[in-house]
Formats: sequence, structure tokens, C-alpha cells
Amino acid sequence: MSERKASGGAGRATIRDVAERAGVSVASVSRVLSGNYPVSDELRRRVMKVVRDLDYVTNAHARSLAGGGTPTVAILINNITGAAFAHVAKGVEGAASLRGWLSLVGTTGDDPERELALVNLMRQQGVAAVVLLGGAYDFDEYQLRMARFARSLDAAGSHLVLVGRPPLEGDVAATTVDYDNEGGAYAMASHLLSAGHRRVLVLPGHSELTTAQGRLRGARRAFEAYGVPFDPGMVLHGPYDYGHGYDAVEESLRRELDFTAVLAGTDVVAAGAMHALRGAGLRVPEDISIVGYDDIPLASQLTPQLTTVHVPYEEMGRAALRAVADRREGGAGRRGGGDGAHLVLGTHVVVRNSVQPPARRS
Amino acid sequence: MSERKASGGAGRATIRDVAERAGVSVASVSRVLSGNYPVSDELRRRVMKVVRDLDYVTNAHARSLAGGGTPTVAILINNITGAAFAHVAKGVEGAASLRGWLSLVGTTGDDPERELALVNLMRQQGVAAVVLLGGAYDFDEYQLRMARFARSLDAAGSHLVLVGRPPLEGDVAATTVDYDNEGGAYAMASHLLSAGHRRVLVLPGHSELTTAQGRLRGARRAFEAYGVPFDPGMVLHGPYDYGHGYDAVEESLRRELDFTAVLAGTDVVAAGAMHALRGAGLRVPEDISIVGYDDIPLASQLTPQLTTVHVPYEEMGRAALRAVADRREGGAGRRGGGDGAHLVLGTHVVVRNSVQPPARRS
DNA sequence: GTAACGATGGGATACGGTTTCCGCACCGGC
DNA sequence: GCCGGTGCGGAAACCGTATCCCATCGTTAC
Repeated sequence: MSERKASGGAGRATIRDVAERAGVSVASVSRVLSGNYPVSDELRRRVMKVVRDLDYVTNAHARSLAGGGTPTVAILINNITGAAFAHVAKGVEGAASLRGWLSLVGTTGDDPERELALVNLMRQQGVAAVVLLGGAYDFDEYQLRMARFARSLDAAGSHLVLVGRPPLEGDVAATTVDYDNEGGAYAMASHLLSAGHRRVLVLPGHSELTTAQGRLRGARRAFEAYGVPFDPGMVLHGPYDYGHGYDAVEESLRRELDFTAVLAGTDVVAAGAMHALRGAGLRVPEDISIVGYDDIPLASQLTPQLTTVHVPYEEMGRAALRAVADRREGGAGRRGGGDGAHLVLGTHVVVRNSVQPPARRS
Repeated sequence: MSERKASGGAGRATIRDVAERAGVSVASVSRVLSGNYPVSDELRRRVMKVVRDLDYVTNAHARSLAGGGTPTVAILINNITGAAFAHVAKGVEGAASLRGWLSLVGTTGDDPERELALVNLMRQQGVAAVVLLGGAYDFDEYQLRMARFARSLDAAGSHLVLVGRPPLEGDVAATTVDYDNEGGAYAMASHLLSAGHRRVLVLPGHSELTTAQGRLRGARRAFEAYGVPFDPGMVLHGPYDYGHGYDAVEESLRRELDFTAVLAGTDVVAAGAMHALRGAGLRVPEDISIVGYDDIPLASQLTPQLTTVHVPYEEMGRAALRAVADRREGGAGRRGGGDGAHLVLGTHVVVRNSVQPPARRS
């Protein structure tokens, strides 16, 4: 029995305890466990028995300190609630655990300061990559800060992956996994226009959010393509939530805005909008058509089922992790910025039951 | 310049690099950074400047190896998608980061083997606690395995927390945070019964899932209390998803089962059921009433808004972390099993628009 | 004026593994 | 029978940080 520590008591068994009890050296135990060195069957058997008896597990901190260790990927998100996030996270986590990697999550709560602190924390943890989810803010200072993060992470042998937002400007060592946001909005708006709608209430989201900007741009382009004048007065900005959809429609109704369709920036916004329309005695889609964006499960669970834009969120998560893993395997010497890969996945309209040609107005 | 490593190049700066460059000892740098030892202003200034210049961050692995380090809590869940989970996770993560703790997540995908492997992995990571989310399976072997996990974790100075499932049998060192599952079901069924419904289709969930068992038990008790015979033929088991709700109702309709209300095991199941009813030309709640369970955002976004049972998921997450944190601060000497705390949070019915007295049958 | 003391900084060691470098023993070949 | 090769196990040097113990210096008290 060791005199350093009562091996049967509390606390964690060390590799030394195992070695002592098995009557072998520490090095041998390590070799048996990692299996990257030839050991005799006899030794292996003896060591493994003690490992089981003591219920020994290696200390991950010590292991990573010594060079080994399982890679970890950090997922940063403003709000862990929210179906779109969940699917990206599922993709990342799934792909990570498939390779034996770990996933850390942190929430930023829309607070840039907190985001900064978290990235730093993750850097301390020595994560293989930091995956930043969701639309970015279009402030100069924000962009600069993010670029500094990217460099900093890169210098530490880690990597920044931006998911669902446009790439950073300049020569920054960050990978971007994005979807065709504007194209989806274009297609969605075109669908509405080709059904005959001309007066459309547009709820793109917060005006500083890059996602919202892209969706608005796509919609406007579609109007131009159809030769329909785009009325800025029909655009209401606000957060991506149920309440905003509800409030925006209610206010538009109160102000007697003339519209036959609602182009919502998000399925959840669409749900809120739908509720407000119903509350005002309007039928969907008979009186007003409505479309969403994201194609989260909610979209097909509403009544009527929502026509929306499908975004391959889970696949984006997988792609993000794949990018990091490839980079880590392939490029041992290509450090130093400048190789910001940029992936763009496609989107497409999912036609369901929330759109009809506009009714003749009374 | 150091001869061990080019300090300006790639790789991570160590505390030694900082010490060297600042012309002080390693110990001093450590003290300046941790701030738990008196240092002169002059020293602090010199060190901090170099820290900024080198963009130095401490190595978390080394730090935790040496005794310090930020605690980490592991969250294990079968499926990261799913609103109920998201809220618990939000609670855990929020409370964790409030204290400066980190959150690891892993998904088990309903695979007991994977769950085992994950718990072991987390044990290696030296997490402060493992939080297991969701209903447990009512197999003996499963219970035994979980008890072994609990012991194992406890021996390593960690702790197992079970959220949303009944406590383990016997004298196991695991904390349980649960909600009044059966009571909620009782109240929900009572609501239906007091509205006059007598023939109720019950979709409790998978029969081996403890959650489903509790909900079924609560419903049955309510029927007894109202003196209404409970017909086992009206109970359809299945997974907690949209498809099951849809299929169950469709089949019941096809088999011409006589019912005026649906008691769904989950809001999502209710959504599926509602869709199937609509597809058959039935109105909700005029023809058929329907209630859910969980009170996820979806419940209030459906049309009609769903009457359901509110479960304080986020608060449960917070409570779980609080339990761990308290235990870690308070009880340095109370290790060794036997103190399985058990918290039960209340539930209540949220009345919305999906229930009406039964229509007179044709 | 000197001894005791408080405030700081430095050196050394521990934390728990991995890995390199060595040595020992055993084997076959000449 | 001696020598070189091979296979396997041990000792020790790290990995990067926190902290204990001691040295030093300037003060304060007697």
C-alpha cells in the first residue's frame, strides 16, 4: 500500500498507484493504456486487471499537458434556445463525437463583451477550434475585434470558424460556413410575387444583423426582377422572435397598411405574424399569405403548414467540424493567416400551404 | 531571446516566456495573474505589459493540474434537438457561467453504451459534475449501471445529477432534480374531466420511459378520482414526437375509436395529433379537445393555443447546478455515498384555447 | 543601534501523464 | 563461445502552472 495516499479511499487513483500495485513501472502502465508501444501479453494482463480493480481513468488535464489529449471544439451562441442553433449544434457535436472529440458550449447572450471573454476562456482551454454561431453584427469595431480573435486563436494553434455569417474582411485566418441567405430570400420573395402578390409586409429582422440585411437584399432583388416597386414603408425591423411577428402585424393592421402577404425573416416571426392575423379575424392563406425562413420543425407543425426556406443547419454544423478536422490533419505547416476557407451551402424553398394568390380586396 | 523557443513565432507563449521577457521570476508572474498574493505596482505593471505584448493566456490544463482551474459541468442528453432540453441546458449553462464555470455537452442518442463511454470520458476530464437529462429507462441493468456511474463519479470527487427522472434506488450518491410529473398529469386529466370529457385518447409516450409511466399514472388517478372508468384500449404508446401524435390519431380515427379529447404526453405529440384531426376535417377544440405537456414555446404558437402542463425546465437546470455548487463549497468531508438529495419542483396547468366541453355526438 | 517584523520576490517542488533514452536479457549466427 | 541484434521494461526529463518555503530589504519598536 502506498504511503502517499490511501489507495482504497477517496480521491482519484493515479497512474503511479496502478504501477505500484501491478509491480511495474509507470512507463509500462502508460504504454499499455495508450497502446502505441509493444508490450508483452503478461504485462498487459497484469496492468489491465489493476486498472479495473482501481477503476482508474487517466487524468485528461495531465494527458493534454504532456502532449496527448482529446481535441475539444467550443461552440459559442447567443441563445441556446432556438431551433436553428440546436440543429447546427447537433451537427457539430455529432461530427465531433464521431471522431472522439469533445464539445464545449457557451452562450453570449448577445453581449459582445461576454463573447470576448468566452473566446479568451476557450483559448485558455486550448480548444482545437471555436465555432461561432449566428448572424454577426455589422459594426466596424466588432469586425476588428473578431479579426483579432481569429489571429489570436490561430497563433495559439487553434482556429475560428464562423457559421451562418459572412466571412471576415481582409486576410484573416478564419473559416466560414455559410448558406445562400440572400438567394433563399430571393427565391422566397419570387414565390410570393409569382403567386401574384404585390403588396408584401417584410419583417427581415434587426437592421444591424447581417442575416437580416441579406434577407432584405434578396427580397428587394426579387421585386426588382419582377418589376414591382419596393416600398420601404412596408419593411419593419425587429428581433427574430414570436413577439415581434405579432406586434409588427398588429401595428400594420392598426395603421391600415395595405398588404396581401407577409414575408417573415424567420419561421418563429411568421408564427407570431400568423397569430396576429388570426386574432384580427383574417384567414391564412385565404386572406393573407405568409412565408417564413429557416424551415425549423415548427414550420411544418403550424396550421397551415408554413411555406419557407430550407436552410441546411445540421449539415452546416458537420461541415464546420469537418473543416477544422481536415485542417488539423492536413496542415501542420500552413499556419500564419491568409487561408480563410469559405463554404456556402445552398438553400431552397419548401412549398407548403401558407401561400395562395391574393384575394380580391374589398 | 529565449533559446528554447522563438517567442515571436507560432505556438503558445508560456508563463516562462513572460517571466523571462519581464525580467522577473515565474512565481511572480503567476502571482500577478492570479492576484491572490501581494505584489508591488511596479511588478504588476511590468508583467501585465508583457502579457499584453505576447497575448499570453494561461494554459487551463496546466492550471487545473496544479490545483487551480475552472470547474466544468458536463451535460448529457440523448438528443440536443428538442425544446425541453434546450431550456434545461440554458438553465445549467447560465448558472454555470454565472459562476465562471464551463459547460461540456455530449449526446447519447439513446444508446446506453454511448452513455457509458461519455460518462467515462467526462470522468477523465475531471468535471465537477455530470448532469444527465431526460427520462430514464426502467431496466434493471440500466439502473445498476447508473448506480455504478454515481459511485465511480463520487469516488473521483465528482457528482452525478439526474434531471427530470426519478431518483436511483438505494443508497446512491446522486442528486435528483425532478418535477411533479404525475401531479401535472393528474391536474391536466382532471381539467379535461371537469370539462365533461369522458372518452379520452391517451398518448403517454414510450412505455419503458419513466416519464411516460408517471404521466400515465397521473391520468389514471384522475379518472379514478372522477369515478370514470379508465379504458386501457384508449392508450397508445409511442415516441415523443410529432409523427407519433399524427399516426396515433389517424389510426384511432380509422379504427373509429370513440373519443372527445386527446391527452398528449408532450406538446409536440399534441401538435401532431392536432394536425391529424384537422386532416380528418375535425375542428379543435369544437369537435375534439386536446392538451399537451411541457409548455414549450410551441404550445402557445399553435392554433388554437395549447392548454398544457407547465414544467419549469430552465429552473430545473439552475437548481441542478446550484445543488452541485453548494455541495462543492459546503461539503469537503461528506463524501462516500448516501446523501442523495432529491428536489421536486412543482408543475401547473396552463389554460389556453384547446379545450371545450365535448360536443354532443351525432 | 539593533532586533524583530511585515512586505515582496525568487527558487524549488508537486501535479499526473507521455516519451525519449538506456540498459538488460535473451536470441541466433558465425 | 562470443558478439551483435532485438524486444521489452525502467529511470528520468519534460509539459505549464501554483504554491510552499526561504531570502532580502526596508521599517518600526525598544
